[in-house]
Amino acid sequence: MTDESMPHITAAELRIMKALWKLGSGTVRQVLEELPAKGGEKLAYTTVMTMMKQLADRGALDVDRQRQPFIYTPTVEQDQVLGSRVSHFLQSVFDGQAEALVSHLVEQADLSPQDLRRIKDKIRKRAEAEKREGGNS
Amino acid sequence: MTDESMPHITAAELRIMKALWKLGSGTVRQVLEELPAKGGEKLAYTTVMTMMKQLADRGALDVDRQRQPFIYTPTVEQDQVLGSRVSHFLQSVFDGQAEALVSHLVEQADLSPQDLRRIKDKIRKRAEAEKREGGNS
DNA sequence: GACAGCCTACTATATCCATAGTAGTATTAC
DNA sequence: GTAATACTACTATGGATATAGTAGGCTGTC
Repeated sequence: MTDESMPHITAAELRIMKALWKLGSGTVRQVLEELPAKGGEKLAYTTVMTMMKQLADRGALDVDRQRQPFIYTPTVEQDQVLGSRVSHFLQSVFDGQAEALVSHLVEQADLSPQDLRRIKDKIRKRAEAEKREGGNS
Repeated sequence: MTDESMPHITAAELRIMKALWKLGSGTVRQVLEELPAKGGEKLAYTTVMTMMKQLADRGALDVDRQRQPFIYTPTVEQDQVLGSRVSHFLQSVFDGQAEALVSHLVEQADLSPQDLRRIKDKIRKRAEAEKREGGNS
């Protein structure tokens, strides 16, 4: 799925999607139970249902109506959706300058020494891959 | 300014702020000229004015009304605002897992070999600083 | 086969966001 | 000092977002 054809997913909807990615698939009630109680306040059953229906309408979820209650399954992968969010954020806040964002995170974010090591590792792997490929991105 | 007292700034408002950070300070017209013409469409003068007034009302801009036209100056620093946006994004999309976001960027984003080197440099500096401080974040 | 409880479809609302128009005031140019 | 221009204050609008209520249908149990 290209970034263009990716259905737009809002912040509240993303919480639903995360629950479903974790569950694999599930009913409205299962998602409701799975949702982290933001600030102690639970959403109403119908609120979750409305959002799941909207996600299904836009193609982000698949609905099995053979079973009652309906069973919803994500049609988009978590990595793709998160990646799309990152792209948009990067564009709107850092004008697409990924280096600026990474630098900020490396300097300011909460990263353990272990995290830092893992990141260095990935940088090394990427640098090597690029060398092999003659610098193509 | 703590993250709590930071006025909320929307996506459209951020474009205004960026123009003003670049200018140092300026009038509505100067900001309008400075704004990148998104998709070829320029905003109306009054649109920019409305947004700047809202930003001023919320304390993100300081207004000098002695001069006509008014002169607006940011009261918050770019780093702080961008940092606050990063925090919120990190929380809402990656559940606060900075390492996941950095890894994604290192693997997927458009980063030149030079960028990668600069990032490695910052990681090294941070690791050293933490060692000196006995691992406190 | 009737009732209770769960579920869905449809509708409602309030808020925020992005954008802009109108009317009236200040300023400038002559 | 009057006409033209620029600027501000106030108001408007349409769409998106987040949340939820109501009414009616399905299901399973006695």
